Amino acid sequence: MTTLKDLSRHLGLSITQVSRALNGYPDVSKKTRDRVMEAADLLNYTPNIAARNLVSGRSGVVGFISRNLPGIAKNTIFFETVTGLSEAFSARDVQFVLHLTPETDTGDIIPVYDRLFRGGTLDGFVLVDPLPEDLRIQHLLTHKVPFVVHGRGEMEPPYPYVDVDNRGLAYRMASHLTALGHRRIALISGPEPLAFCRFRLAGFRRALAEAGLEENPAHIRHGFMTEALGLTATIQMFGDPARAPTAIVCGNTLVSKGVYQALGSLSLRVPEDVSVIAHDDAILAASPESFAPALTVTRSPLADSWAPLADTLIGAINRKPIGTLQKIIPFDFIERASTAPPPA
Amino acid sequence: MTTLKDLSRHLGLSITQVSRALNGYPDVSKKTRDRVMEAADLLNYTPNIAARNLVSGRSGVVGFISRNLPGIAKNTIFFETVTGLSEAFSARDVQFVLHLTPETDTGDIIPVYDRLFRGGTLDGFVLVDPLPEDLRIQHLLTHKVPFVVHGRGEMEPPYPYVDVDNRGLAYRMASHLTALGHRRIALISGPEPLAFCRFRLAGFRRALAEAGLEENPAHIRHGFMTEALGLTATIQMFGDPARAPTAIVCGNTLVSKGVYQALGSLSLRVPEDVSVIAHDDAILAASPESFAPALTVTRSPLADSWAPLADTLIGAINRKPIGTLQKIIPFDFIERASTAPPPA
DNA sequence: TCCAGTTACCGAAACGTTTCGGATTGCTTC
DNA sequence: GAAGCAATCCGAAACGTTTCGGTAACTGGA
Repeated sequence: MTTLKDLSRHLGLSITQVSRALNGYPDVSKKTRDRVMEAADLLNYTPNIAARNLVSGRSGVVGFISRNLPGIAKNTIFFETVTGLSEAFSARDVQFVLHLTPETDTGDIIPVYDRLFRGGTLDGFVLVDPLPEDLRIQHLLTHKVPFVVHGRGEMEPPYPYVDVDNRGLAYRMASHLTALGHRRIALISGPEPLAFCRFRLAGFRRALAEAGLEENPAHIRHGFMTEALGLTATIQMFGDPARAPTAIVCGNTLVSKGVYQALGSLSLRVPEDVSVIAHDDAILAASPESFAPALTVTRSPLADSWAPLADTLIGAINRKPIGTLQKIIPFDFIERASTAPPPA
Repeated sequence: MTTLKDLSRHLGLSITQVSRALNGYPDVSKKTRDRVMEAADLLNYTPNIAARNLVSGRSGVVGFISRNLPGIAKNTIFFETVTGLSEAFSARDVQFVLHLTPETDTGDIIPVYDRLFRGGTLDGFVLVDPLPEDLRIQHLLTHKVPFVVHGRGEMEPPYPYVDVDNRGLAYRMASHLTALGHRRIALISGPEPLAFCRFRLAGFRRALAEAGLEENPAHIRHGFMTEALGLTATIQMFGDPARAPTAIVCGNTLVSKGVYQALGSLSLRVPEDVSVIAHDDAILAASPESFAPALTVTRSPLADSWAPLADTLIGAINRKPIGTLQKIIPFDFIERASTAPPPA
């Protein structure tokens, strides 16, 4: 291992000046900078990061903490998140560690964050799936630990986050349907306590309210967004055909796949009898083009979040002002063949 | 952040003695050790790992490097590996970082290992899916970088590995069939260049040779171990019924699922017409009990490898002798209903 | 000639820990 | 009363980097 001392001896310069040359300080002449660079290259110099960490008080490592739940290996979204973040941080020369606690460990997860932050093992954290009042967020905020949240909880006090525009896309989907003349619109969304569902529900409600429509609780369903949810929810909503919806807003394309199946088995046509619209996060197997008829969607690839998340966390670690650390990922609206005016 | 200096001041002891008390050195009296522990607890002391790393020359971080290939999110085995290793290392207070290079980056992967090891970013690596002559292994060996391999390549010179007993289990499966009287036995295994397939093939061959059987190249198939492989390979092997096998050894249970399907569509019964046997790594959706008839298997859960892999890598980092760093995971043989003597 | 300003450089401290070599005490033993 | 020995303790160096506060040499203007 070559060190700065080796380089300085080899060049007849002080350690200080070599360090400053390598780090691009202005008070180094062009000539010596070139000499230093060349020598560093020749002697194969790599800065020792432990030493750098010691003086900077940073570790250059960020973490993602989760419990190792049984089904975790089948959770494609989780995996996509891990690989996406991993690649994004690698590209920024930050180490990304996945910290899984055993599923048998039923204790509180907050001490894990504490233990890893104190002593400087980790510089910050990525959190996903926040609850509206998330204890982890409360805790990290009060202890001034840098973090970034994928998706938002309640917003007071403000904290760093990156989120798809959940309120906006739900509003867009629902208002597209109201504009077509629908008056009974259903929503099949994700697990109720999660913040992103709250936001989507809020956007959905605003569109209904603006169109002067009453909300029907029987037409709102929450649950894990799978094909099965779409299928069972649809079947149930059409139990009483007189009160059944004429349009369905789906949390993702997988849900709408189940909806298509249910409608097919009820001999109802899309879009003549029922319009279907979904949000496409471009991550699941169910691609909206593959539907017959092709699915109208709002589109916002989850994969667009990884780079902003990495940048935001790095910003939070460097104590950038909060204003620069809150990002909303925009969405596209893509009208295809699954939406039409309601039957007469 | 409380430091050793704070503690020593608070206790009226030297930094040295506090450090030694905390680290369990023998030349500290019981009384002061207790006092130190209590104070450390009181002042919420956590050692600064950057400082510790600087003096120890370690980083406490190990890595797993892979290219972020398109299908990676659907690769359950990869994901199971990542989560399993992550949990195993977390439990040992070692940081585990997943390092994914962009799929667009087509360059050689070896410099990535170099860059991360030099400068002390990472202490060692976990490698999976070794080739028989693996360049990564060659390179890490010559540069004395600690690593552990899951599965083995060629064994000279020896290096640290953890592996299921591939040769043994293939031998066990095949010799079970020869003992039953089968004389035409097929093998449907994994990608040919991978080391584990070579070992399985060797075990398979030995069993055949011991039974005095000729090997039929048409009865040996390699490929990605999916249902589709089992299905197509079986259909092809039964193209000429006179030369068709009477028993099939499958690389995993997913393959045997395809084999069952093919045999069903050929109106052949298991085990009366054809015996089927597989290796069960207890990781895929296809559980051997769920087969009809239930599948005879050798069983060796992949999940049993994570803890030994972590221990072995940590041993390699601590320069333990090579003899303690090579582990073979044993397997069980579970006879169920899918194997019987060949038809008369 | 003197002074101020710029440019290029350097010494030393600091980050928090581990560890080497030695120092101090109190007790036994001859 | 000195020597030997174990039990405790401590000072200081070391790990490799960044950075603060300075110094020296040179420039140009008055």
